[in-house]
Amino acid sequence: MPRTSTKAAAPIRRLASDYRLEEQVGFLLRRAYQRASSNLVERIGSYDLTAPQYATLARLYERGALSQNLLGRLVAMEPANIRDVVLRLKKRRLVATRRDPTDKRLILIDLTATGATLVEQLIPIEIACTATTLAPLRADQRRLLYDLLSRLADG
Amino acid sequence: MPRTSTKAAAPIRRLASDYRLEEQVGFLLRRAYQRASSNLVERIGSYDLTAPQYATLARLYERGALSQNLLGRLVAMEPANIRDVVLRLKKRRLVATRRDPTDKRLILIDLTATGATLVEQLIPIEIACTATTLAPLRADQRRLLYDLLSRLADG
DNA sequence: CCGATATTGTTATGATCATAACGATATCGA
DNA sequence: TCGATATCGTTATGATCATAACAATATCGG
Repeated sequence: MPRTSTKAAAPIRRLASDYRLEEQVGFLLRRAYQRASSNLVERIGSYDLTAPQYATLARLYERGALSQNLLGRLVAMEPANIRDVVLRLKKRRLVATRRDPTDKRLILIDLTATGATLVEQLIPIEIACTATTLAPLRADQRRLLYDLLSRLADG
Repeated sequence: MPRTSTKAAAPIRRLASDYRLEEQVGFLLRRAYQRASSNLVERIGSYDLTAPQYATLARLYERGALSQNLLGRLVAMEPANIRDVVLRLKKRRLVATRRDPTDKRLILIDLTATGATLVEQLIPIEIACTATTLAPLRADQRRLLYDLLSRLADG
């Protein structure tokens, strides 16, 4: 096995040598999300679903039919993004779309029977997956994390 | 102004009606990262840099020349991803590449003088940006968040 | 020394993401 | 009523992301 390349760089003097990327919360958040997302894909990947796709299905399951735009806001996706996700789910017959008769701008999205059945299979898997992601924390720390993250997410 | 579409769906009975997407930590992490990332782009967007690009430059600033692969691991990016980021930074002459003479597999990446100067301008901006992201939290809560996120990120 | 194994980097594919510009539709206000 | 304004969805562009397959190179073990 070749050695892992940890070739030390020449010690260059830097003006802000006490700066550490690890202390930037955005970097930490990105890595923690990577971990959570890969945990999920590991478990539901056999269904060929990604985390955003699962979130979309779960939201529809919670709320019933929604306009594409509102659905996007409820899963934190821009109009251009939720559009693509809906197209993929629609291609697989997990959701169905129809025009809103009273507001011709809207496209209403809802789960198909197939989609609803799938979500019901996935929900317990996702709950177990969340437990895996949170495994390094105690119960009280998990509650605390939820509170802190919610406040960051909502600004 | 047209009303915001909050058209209530027909109240459909769901098997797991107590499930809430908000309680899934991956969803929270994704939204929190979105916030942090958009805070950063808001401040450094005028430099035409994204958060991953900034992280890459900052890491090189901290560590000096690194192989492309190791650089990728240190910014949590897959080989295929760090490659593209390096290409964009190289095109803008913010980094330079050269072959490692002793290991012909490696591509060594380092900041150019221009890149180093840019990082030195960006670091204080990024620190201020982190403060903005963390504004909803008290100092003790910020320390706690770092500890909890680090443990999640490292598994 | 030399074949098995590991690492590095590339290519290809497909899914997120954000942003800006745009037409169609809906609502508001004078 | 009707023009100004807002919302919805689409299109286009470009940057992340993950994964798998692959060639080139390096290292290890016998």
